[in-house]
Amino acid sequence: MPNELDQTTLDAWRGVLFSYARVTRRLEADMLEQHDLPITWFDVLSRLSQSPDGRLRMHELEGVSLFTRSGVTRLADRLEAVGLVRRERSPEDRRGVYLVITAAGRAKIAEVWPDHTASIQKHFGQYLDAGDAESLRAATAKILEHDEAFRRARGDDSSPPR
Amino acid sequence: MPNELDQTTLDAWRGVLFSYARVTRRLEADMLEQHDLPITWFDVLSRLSQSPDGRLRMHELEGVSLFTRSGVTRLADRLEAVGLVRRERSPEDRRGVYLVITAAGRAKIAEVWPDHTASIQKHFGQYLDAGDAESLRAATAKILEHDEAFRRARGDDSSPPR
DNA sequence: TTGCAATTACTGCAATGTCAATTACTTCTG
DNA sequence: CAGAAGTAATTGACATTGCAGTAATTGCAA
Repeated sequence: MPNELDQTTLDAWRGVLFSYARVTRRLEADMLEQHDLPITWFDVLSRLSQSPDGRLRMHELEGVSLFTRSGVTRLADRLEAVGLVRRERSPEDRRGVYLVITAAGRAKIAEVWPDHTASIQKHFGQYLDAGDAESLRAATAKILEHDEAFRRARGDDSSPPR
Repeated sequence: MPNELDQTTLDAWRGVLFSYARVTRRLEADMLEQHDLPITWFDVLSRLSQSPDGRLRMHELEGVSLFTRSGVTRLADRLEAVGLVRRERSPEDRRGVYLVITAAGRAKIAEVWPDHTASIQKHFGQYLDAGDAESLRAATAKILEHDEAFRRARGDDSSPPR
């Protein structure tokens, strides 16, 4: 049963909130400057590149992304317009659509990845020792453990793209 | 010096990213449903309510919020339009503006606060033990320690409004 | 099997937030 | 003290995203 919210937990939440906000802003700025790529595009591309056959249904993408369904639709439109992904109708469900990463998309991810990891280190990892990082990993995992959509979609997102 | 990004740190970052996304979405949904208040409004109001005299300059608010300067301006417009805050010209710098919480604003915060803390417990705290919470607090504090704007603006945001 | 509810993806519209430019004022420099 | 440079806040133009509604398809229930 959920007990009362204590001060430490509240501080922890505010810490997550602000860390997210500050770090994300910097990661996005770096990526835009270095590669002219919005971080939302990167997120979708890296997800796709790590899925079997480089493809995912729209609703699966919704589950693992930070967007709503319609947000994913628009994002897909933009990525498709510049040839980084393409849509394919699903054979098994005619309502469905697969979003598939193209060769250009894979090339883009490969190009961006090293700089992105460097940014994460620079704006985030740099300040943490091994114990901090492990604690963060473990604690956030407990929270996401209870997220249905996230659990269903769990495919490891944290290894470099192939 | 920044060394290489290791796997654990990368997982930690993704954990923060997704925890933020999932939890925030739920907190916002709760607040909108229970009190018809966007969480961005709540953030501004709670900041103001905890500042001396319930007032903050626009750029101070920018420092502690998740928005850019112009974003804060627009948010202030909306809050002012419904009477939750008001603007006052700064006597010491005639370019400056204070955003001041009104009685209605304080009433709103007082009304929302208990449900909001309950939401944080429900979507976040519930899943953490005391050690997890403390680790999260400490690790995120290290990151924010290095954020100039955040350090300058450091006023404890984590106690209930008066 | 037929009809109803649920699901998939998309679209129009409105809200929100950013960027770059602008106005007003202050501070620094010589 | 004059002028240049910097700072505070706002605004217009624009991009992005969510919400609510829609069309097509599937699956379930009687």
